[in-house]
Amino acid sequence: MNMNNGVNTSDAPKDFHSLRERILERRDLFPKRLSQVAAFALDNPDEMAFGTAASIAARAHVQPSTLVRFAQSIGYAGFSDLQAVFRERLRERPSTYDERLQALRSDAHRDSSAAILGGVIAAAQYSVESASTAISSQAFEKAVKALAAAETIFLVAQRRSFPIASYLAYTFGKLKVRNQLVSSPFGIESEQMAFATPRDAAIAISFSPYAAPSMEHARVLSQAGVPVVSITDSAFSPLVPLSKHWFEIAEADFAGFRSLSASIAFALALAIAVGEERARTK
Amino acid sequence: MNMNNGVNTSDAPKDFHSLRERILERRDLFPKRLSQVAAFALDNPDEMAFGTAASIAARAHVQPSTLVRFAQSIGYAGFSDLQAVFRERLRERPSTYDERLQALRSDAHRDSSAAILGGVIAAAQYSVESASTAISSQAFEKAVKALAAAETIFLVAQRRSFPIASYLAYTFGKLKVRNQLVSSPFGIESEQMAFATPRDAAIAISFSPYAAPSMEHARVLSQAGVPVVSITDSAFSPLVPLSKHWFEIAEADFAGFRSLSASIAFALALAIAVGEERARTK
DNA sequence: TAATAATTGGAATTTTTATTCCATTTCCGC
DNA sequence: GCGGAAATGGAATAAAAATTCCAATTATTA
Repeated sequence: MNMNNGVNTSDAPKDFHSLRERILERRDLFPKRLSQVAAFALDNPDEMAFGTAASIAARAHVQPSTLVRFAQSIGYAGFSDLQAVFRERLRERPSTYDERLQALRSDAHRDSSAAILGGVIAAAQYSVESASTAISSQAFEKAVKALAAAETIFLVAQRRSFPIASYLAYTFGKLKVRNQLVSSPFGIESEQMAFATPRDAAIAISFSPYAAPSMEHARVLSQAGVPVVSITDSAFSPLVPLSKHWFEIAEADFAGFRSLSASIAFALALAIAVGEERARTK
Repeated sequence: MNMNNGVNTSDAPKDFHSLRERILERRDLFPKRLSQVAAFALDNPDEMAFGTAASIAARAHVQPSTLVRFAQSIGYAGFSDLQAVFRERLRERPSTYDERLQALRSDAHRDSSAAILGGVIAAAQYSVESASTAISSQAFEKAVKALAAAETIFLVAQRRSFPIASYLAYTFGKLKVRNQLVSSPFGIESEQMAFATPRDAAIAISFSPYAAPSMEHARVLSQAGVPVVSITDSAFSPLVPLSKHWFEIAEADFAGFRSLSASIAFALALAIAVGEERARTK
């Protein structure tokens, strides 16, 4: 590949995303060593940002001059300009959710679908990050012990929370933890719950606006002496007074839509931990 | 302040956190220009990481040599060593998933439930972050347009992917987008799909190991001329050849369990974008 | 207020780092 | 397998950056 292979300096990508796409679309046009650099660059963007030409070259098993050629083949004047893009990427990473949404709004792709994708993903990232700090390990451990001791775990959820319950049902199933999804197309939920005893346990999931049937199911189980572990979005949730253990998961919203990313991660952790606890104590 | 004011090179802080504390506890001992540098450094850590001695000095209104003196007064050999700490900070920020798991394993809470929670959440964070860079905006826009043009959107998913489909069904419902979850306790999936025409569309979701019924449903729809949008985990997924549009979502795993956090965020974005596109074009 | 020590500015120097250039190798069409 | 073009390695060179050093300034103390 010639240094001036239809590429002039003016069209060098200015931001990381377009650089990435540029590299990907030329993936097969690069000669051997340049492909090597391309792969290394996309796999180790941090290294590209911080390393020196020599250190990066060594780690990518090429010569420093190859890095310069690579940069030039994309349209940059030299390696330094290429590296600047990788540095910008780290610099621009806006820390807070608000800043990121702000950035999306001011962007060129105003009301494009891409903006929605970016916004929802930013909200999800923010939610998961919040969850990582908000949940108390002690509370989690206690809830896990309670659930691990149960004979059958009843799963209560409707509407928006239902995907989480179905995911729990699937995961518990794989872990051989007996469970019962309290939900049926036949309206036999009451009959399903009639088998519950205080030696069982329940996981109830509900977010505002709290679905009436979920509340009703949680109340029935709670009154039957079944310990209830709740996943909800506020300390004032009507689930809280019915619960022995409860967790608040605050999902960020985008344009009024709340993601489930943090809740579903939490649910998975809960299921795995219960499975582990069973394996350990049995 | 003397260059060797009770400070020797060996006790220079190795990580950003202790550097920060060191600077704060000496806040009042620094002479004028060095205080200036201290304040600038803590206020602009990114600048400290990326800038050159000259550029940082200019922005902090001091001489480059002052930066070197500042670094030495804290115990570093020179400015470069100080800067290395600021760079490490950025490098470690979204510390890679592997490192984080490593940290969890070596932690005090070995095989406690809290470690599982931390690990799963780390995996979720990593997955969502990957998704934010991996998905092409153009592909997303195209898929949205295709789905927005459909009369009915068929949703195909089984087992682990089912929660995503049920979430899509719920969200599309709220957005008044007609949809049909191809799944039934009565085994009438074929009959459900019999109504599909090329003016409809489908979303198929399947991750390795690809559930046979999902593949079969996707095949039937595809052969009926229904445009299929797939969400899967590899370019080699059997869904890909059946799809008009496809997206690869790489979920990180923890102890062999894959989260759904990124997929569910993507699904939500897709649903909202389709709703928006409809609102715009109708 | 004079003497001394600490601090600072800025140019000179050294070190590090990127880039260029050219000889050698590899690839490709014939 | 031959000839030319493209690609590569690596040393030589240029550029950039950090560091040092010393004179000038500013604080400190008697």
